[in-house]
Amino acid sequence: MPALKAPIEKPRKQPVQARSTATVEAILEATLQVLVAIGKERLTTTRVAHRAGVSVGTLYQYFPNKPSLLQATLRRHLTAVSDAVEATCAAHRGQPLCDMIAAIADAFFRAKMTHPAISLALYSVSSDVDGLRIVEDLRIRNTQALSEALASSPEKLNIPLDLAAFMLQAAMTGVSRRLLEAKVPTQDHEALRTELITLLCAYIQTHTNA
Amino acid sequence: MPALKAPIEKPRKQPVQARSTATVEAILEATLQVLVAIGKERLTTTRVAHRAGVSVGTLYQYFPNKPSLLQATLRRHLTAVSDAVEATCAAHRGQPLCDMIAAIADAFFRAKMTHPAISLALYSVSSDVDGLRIVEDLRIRNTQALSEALASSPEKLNIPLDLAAFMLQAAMTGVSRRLLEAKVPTQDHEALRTELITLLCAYIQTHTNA
DNA sequence: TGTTTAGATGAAGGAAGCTTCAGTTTCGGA
DNA sequence: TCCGAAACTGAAGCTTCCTTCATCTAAACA
Repeated sequence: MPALKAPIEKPRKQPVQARSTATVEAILEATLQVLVAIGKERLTTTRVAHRAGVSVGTLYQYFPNKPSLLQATLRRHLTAVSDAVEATCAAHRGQPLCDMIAAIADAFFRAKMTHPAISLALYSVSSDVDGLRIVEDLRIRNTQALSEALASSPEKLNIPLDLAAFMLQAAMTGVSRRLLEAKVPTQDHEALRTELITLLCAYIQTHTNA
Repeated sequence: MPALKAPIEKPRKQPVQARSTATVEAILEATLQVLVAIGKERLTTTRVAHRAGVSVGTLYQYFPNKPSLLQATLRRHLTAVSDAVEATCAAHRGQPLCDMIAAIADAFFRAKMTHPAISLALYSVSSDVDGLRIVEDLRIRNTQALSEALASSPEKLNIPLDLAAFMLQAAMTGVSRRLLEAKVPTQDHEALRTELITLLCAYIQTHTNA
């Protein structure tokens, strides 16, 4: 990985025709595949292009450099996770806290665990200085949505909502990440998902005024 | 970062004289400093050597390649954190669960948060394929110690101890990592540390047979 | 059908930085 | 004091791979 002084996302050609839209899509998909297959360290732009069935030159028409390619791939994946969580937050407004949290944790867990290898491979990308920015942006939006969901519940919390949201999200990501990094077999995921919900609900209930 | 096919830790010269022991120490320290200052992407072996006040050649007498250097640095730091946690586990055997957990969380938190920049910088190293091995090794040992501590308490849990230990550790690392990555100001750490303990105790108490 | 624009190609330039090794200096013991 | 071993040096070789650009092909449109 080269260093990055200049802004990462220099403007490049935007896909106009259907053909090029498909190309961009193929490149992003190929990036993910190569990442999962051989890891960030051995991922080269040539390899990605080859896998996508295009030439390197084509790749560089849509992505100004290698980091921007990885960034875009990361953003695409995280946005999907984020959207799933936000949708669930919106769908469960006004419900009892525990039900709401269970649903949200469930959505998050599902989004992360459906393709463990992908989530795992992307961790190495998100640790980059530039990757962190994306991660943080989305997490902030997510915490926000979670906060609002908590506010909509009839039960009231005796701590700031954003603090509660922060803790809940930190716990969720902590558990899922540990699960992935420890390569816990899929059959055990269900038990851990349940435990996660227990954990979150236990926490939130200690902050509920009876 | 170059790819790594061969085993990472090829044997190299072991320090014999006091002089070289100091050199190795200086190199590891320099690695950490460079890492914090400019990040993994821009860290070069030459730069590290220069910062350590030695030549590159010297560096390569003790570390077979760049990844092994980063690995050693990571291991050194994580071992310290791990040791702190294990010592606390041992010191609080037989105590009530909540006291024990509070002490452990405290030790972990303190170890991680004393030098936020260092912990943060090392995350990028630990995401490497080879870094993950170290992280996992230590976490397993840690979970083990935590498990045993839980077992020593007079209060009994109604779930497997290793499951509880897994969850506790996942939550701890999740919260502290989020704290660091979100660059939460130091003055807010205390409040979050308290919340973390609340979270952990709430969880463990739902699994305590009254 | 001819022209213009979008899209694609891939060999080659070039920069970066890891690693080596032949030579030099320092240390410790006899 | 002297010698062998340990430690240190740093210029340069070498590899890897990112990125460009001159050129070619396909599509849209009049």
